Amino acid sequence: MAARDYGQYCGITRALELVGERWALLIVRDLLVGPRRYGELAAGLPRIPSNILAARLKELQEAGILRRAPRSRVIVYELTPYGRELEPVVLALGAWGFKAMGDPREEQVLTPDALAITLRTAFRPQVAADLPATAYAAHLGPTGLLVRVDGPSLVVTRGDGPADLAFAAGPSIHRLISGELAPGRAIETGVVEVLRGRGDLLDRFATTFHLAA
Amino acid sequence: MAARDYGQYCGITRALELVGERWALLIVRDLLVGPRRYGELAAGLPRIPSNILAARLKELQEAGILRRAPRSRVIVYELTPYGRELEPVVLALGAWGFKAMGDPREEQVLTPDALAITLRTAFRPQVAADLPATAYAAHLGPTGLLVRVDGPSLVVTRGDGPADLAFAAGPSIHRLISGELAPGRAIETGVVEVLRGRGDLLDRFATTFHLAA
DNA sequence: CTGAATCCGTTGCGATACTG
DNA sequence: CAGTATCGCAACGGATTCAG
Repeated sequence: MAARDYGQYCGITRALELVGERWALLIVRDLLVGPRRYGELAAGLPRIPSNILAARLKELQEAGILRRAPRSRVIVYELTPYGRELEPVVLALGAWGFKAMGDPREEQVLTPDALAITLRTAFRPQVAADLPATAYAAHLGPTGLLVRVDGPSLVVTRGDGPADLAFAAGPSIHRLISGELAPGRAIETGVVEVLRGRGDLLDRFATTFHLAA
Repeated sequence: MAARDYGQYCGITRALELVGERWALLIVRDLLVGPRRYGELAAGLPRIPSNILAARLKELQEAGILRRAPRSRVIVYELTPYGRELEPVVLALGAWGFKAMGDPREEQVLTPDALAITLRTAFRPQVAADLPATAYAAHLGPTGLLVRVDGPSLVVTRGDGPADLAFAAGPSIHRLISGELAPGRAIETGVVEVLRGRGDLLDRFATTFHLAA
């Protein structure tokens, strides 16, 4: 089957048998943002060996967590409904690990899909509900993330589009979300570079997305 | 350090670096129920090699997730505050994996600590709030679990004690919690054996602890 | 050019034996 | 009882090659 089993009749062991192998939950993490092609997954997981990626995709498919879907000539991988139910697991892991991230090291990358999930983790619906609807465009190197907040609802997708504030950032955005770095200081120090729109909206961004470190 | 890293600056990768190794989260699972000695952990994880248990304990300790604590001459392992913050992760995994458990196989065991966490996962505080305070004693083979429900609060510990209902059960209790098996049928078919107290309270138990499959 | 399969060196795991 | 030591094996990591 999928993996070596633990010999216990328990939900946690079952879950770990299905998604406990190395890299598996990171594939799920990226697919939670949207369907991805093989190459997109490989790009979002720069250090995964291609044989491992292929093996995981096969295992996750057999476990009913994702499926291969043809999309106008090309194959994309997308989560099944059961796979999407892993979102609380991934968000809980992200919230817990957020506190142990420390400072970014030189060799560490921040991928768009990882940031998308971090934003979902850090999103405070009850805070956002009292703020005006806002669209942010966050750029990480070449790729962009479109972040739409409307009342208590959040949608994060890849790509660009009309936004009230467009900014470029890197791994240090972690310190903005943790509250370690004030929005004003983030712009001054170049951690966040305002590309278009109202830079003062970064304040609202930091209020909307917050996770204690 | 603890483990091979993923090369990403992301909360989820960080979490998986700390607790993503095989067996690690199962050690955390058991310690969430209470402090445990080395031998108790080994007994609760029948298939873990002793060298792996020793290695994981060392890694989890270095990661600040657990600590060795002397308790009147013997050493016990207990979670640190940061380790206890893994509870949402473990419960979310348990809830997700619960749906994929299927029927118990011959070689699969149900340990007291695993059941304790399953009960925490399946606990419905808002339902329990409207029911009288109740103490259950659940026996799995030799060891017992004391389950105290008082309004919306739940405490599950090892051991025996005064209970409104004491019963013996095995892995098939899964079908009671999932609602697949009605409490009356569970007693009739011997899946649950009433040892002491009011057997009709099993109804309340099944209402209090419920997780869809 | 994307989506893998193959080969092979390395590492972590599993089983058992052993020690303070 | 609480670990440590050893060894075979399976999984992982990296590079290369192959197929649609």
